[in-house]
Amino acid sequence: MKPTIRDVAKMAAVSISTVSRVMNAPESVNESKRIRVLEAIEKLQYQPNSFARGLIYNKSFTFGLLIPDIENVFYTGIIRGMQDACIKLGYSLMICNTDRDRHRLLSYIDAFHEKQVDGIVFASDMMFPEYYAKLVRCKIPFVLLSTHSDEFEVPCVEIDDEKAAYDAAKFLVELGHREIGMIGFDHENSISGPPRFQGFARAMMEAGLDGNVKKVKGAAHRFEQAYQAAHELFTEYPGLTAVFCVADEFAMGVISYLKDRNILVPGQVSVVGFDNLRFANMFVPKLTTIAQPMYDMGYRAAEKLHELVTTGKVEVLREKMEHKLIVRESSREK
Amino acid sequence: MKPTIRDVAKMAAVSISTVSRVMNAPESVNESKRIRVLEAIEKLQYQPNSFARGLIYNKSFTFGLLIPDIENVFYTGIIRGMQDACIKLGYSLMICNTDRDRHRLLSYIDAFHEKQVDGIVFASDMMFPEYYAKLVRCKIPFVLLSTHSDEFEVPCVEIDDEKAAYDAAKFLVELGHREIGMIGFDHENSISGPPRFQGFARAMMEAGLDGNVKKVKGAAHRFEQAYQAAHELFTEYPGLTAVFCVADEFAMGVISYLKDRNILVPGQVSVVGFDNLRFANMFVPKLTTIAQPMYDMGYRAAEKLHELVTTGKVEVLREKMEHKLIVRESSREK
DNA sequence: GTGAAAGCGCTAACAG
DNA sequence: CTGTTAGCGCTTTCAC
Repeated sequence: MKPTIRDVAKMAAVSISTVSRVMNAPESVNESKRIRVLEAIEKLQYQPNSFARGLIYNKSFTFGLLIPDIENVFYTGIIRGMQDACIKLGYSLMICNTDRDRHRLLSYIDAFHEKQVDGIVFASDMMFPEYYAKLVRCKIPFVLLSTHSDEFEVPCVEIDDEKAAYDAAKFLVELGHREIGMIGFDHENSISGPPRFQGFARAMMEAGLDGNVKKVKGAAHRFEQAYQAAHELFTEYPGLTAVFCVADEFAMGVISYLKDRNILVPGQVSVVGFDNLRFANMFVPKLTTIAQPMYDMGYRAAEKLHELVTTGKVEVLREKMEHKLIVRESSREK
Repeated sequence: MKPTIRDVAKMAAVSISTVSRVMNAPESVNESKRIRVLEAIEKLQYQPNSFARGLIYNKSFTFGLLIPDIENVFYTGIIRGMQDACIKLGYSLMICNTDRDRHRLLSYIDAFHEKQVDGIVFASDMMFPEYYAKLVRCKIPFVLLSTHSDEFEVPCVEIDDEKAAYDAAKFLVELGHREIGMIGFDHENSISGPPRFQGFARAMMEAGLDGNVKKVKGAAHRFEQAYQAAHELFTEYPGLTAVFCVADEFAMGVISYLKDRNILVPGQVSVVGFDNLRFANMFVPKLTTIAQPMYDMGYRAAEKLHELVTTGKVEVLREKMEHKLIVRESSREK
């Protein structure tokens, strides 16, 4: 059986209140007693029971994180940043992978509620009214990560998706490409999908390439679907010399497809990705891509959540992080 | 303020014990009352306070998972399996990423102790005596995942590393290769490193290729180091026609290096990886590799931990999972 | 300074 | 079946 505060008190021959004070306000305890208590704690390897503490403070010093796909390295970068921030803030982190399943997400919120997490970072796609309502009913503070809500006033940290996509598409234009296509996110359930398409479209129209705006196919998150989307895109528009992809994994799918068709990248077709995953730099060819500061986004989200939890509000509601175009091997002048 | 059992009791006009019974032994409560209670629970969005429960049961229904590198997709597969098992078992999961840092690992154990996790899955490299001692002092049950301990009697689930490496190396021999090298794990801090080397060596000796046993370079977990190791390996042994890598990420590093040297894979050199990460199938060329059942390993580890936690012991101490050679594009007959 | 005692929200005897 | 009550381990008044 684990030692309790009573065991410590007995060993140090003091009352339990004194032991408690040694832990929470040491200066208010007579030195000799304090030393005796400390020794007893050490000898017994005493650890205060966090259940008892939690009961009193009604705080768990734990944050929850909801992510859609833990096998996506994008979220993995976020986790590292968030975990580091949590350590700094004295919080634990509970990570839950929803696998994009509505039921699962809802039941994780229940679990968070039951475990009394102090706040949640929601990085799981769309903030559907159903989720929002549940979070609000549970009275758990939360911030959005890499997504936002148009309907509700929820703090969030994300990048400027429209501008980032614009930068990527414009880069392709400046390389001299005229026939440019795009692999985007399937429309439903995507919050970053529309602005990234907008950015792409804006760059095309500015360059007088209005015809490209329709050369867009959607894919649902994974390599295989992007491979298939590339097939549709190039079947319909065989003249394309460049493709903008809204995810590095999509870029890999496109490049794989082109490889299977014996089309050279970047020799015949340039491909630009999005995210700058660790693998972007390991792929053959190395991916030109828009880098998102995953680590920093996770870190900031935790800080923001902490701000929200401790002060009840946040300084800035929607926080924008910087993206950056990284030029590697998958793109080339036309 | 969150509703308590008292609020529910009041709204349903019953005593708190009745509410408690509805939650823990519903059949022992009169149906009409039960329905009233259930309605009150629903209306108030009542969630029992897990601190109070924890105080009584002295259980948190939470498992901890210690992993060395969350950006490694290998661990990510494990997480999915473990999380699914935890859901089935009614447990929550607390994932901590040690980044292979001793201090961090130790402080995570403290956090687990304080949060009263019921058990820990340790997937973080070597089980050093220091870690073992700490876990034992905290009296937290634990199982090892994808590693084991020769010194201590600790339950574990892993694959047969020696046999898996043997299979990979033998496959290369059967393809007709005679000049075969290997990229292994750096010796220190690696538990799967030695057996995988043994397996490689056994396959070589059986084939009368004893000379290859020394054609081995070590790398420390990541792509860049494998790239560098490939450089050393091929500088020293330019005649190699095949390389066995103990990780898919290493295989990618090797292939990248060969690409930069204009050496074709699998045209001139065959490369076999290990793990069968999601990316093995996305790489160009797709990787021939030894598949580890990541998901199942995570799942089994959670079940095993549950067995240990609930019964105090495990049926089989060291559980072996099946590996499988998967032939794709990165290997070819000599 | 220090101890006694009242809870935090819940479960589990124990009566009725 | 159902309500009353005694704690689980800790913090925090409140007296002394």
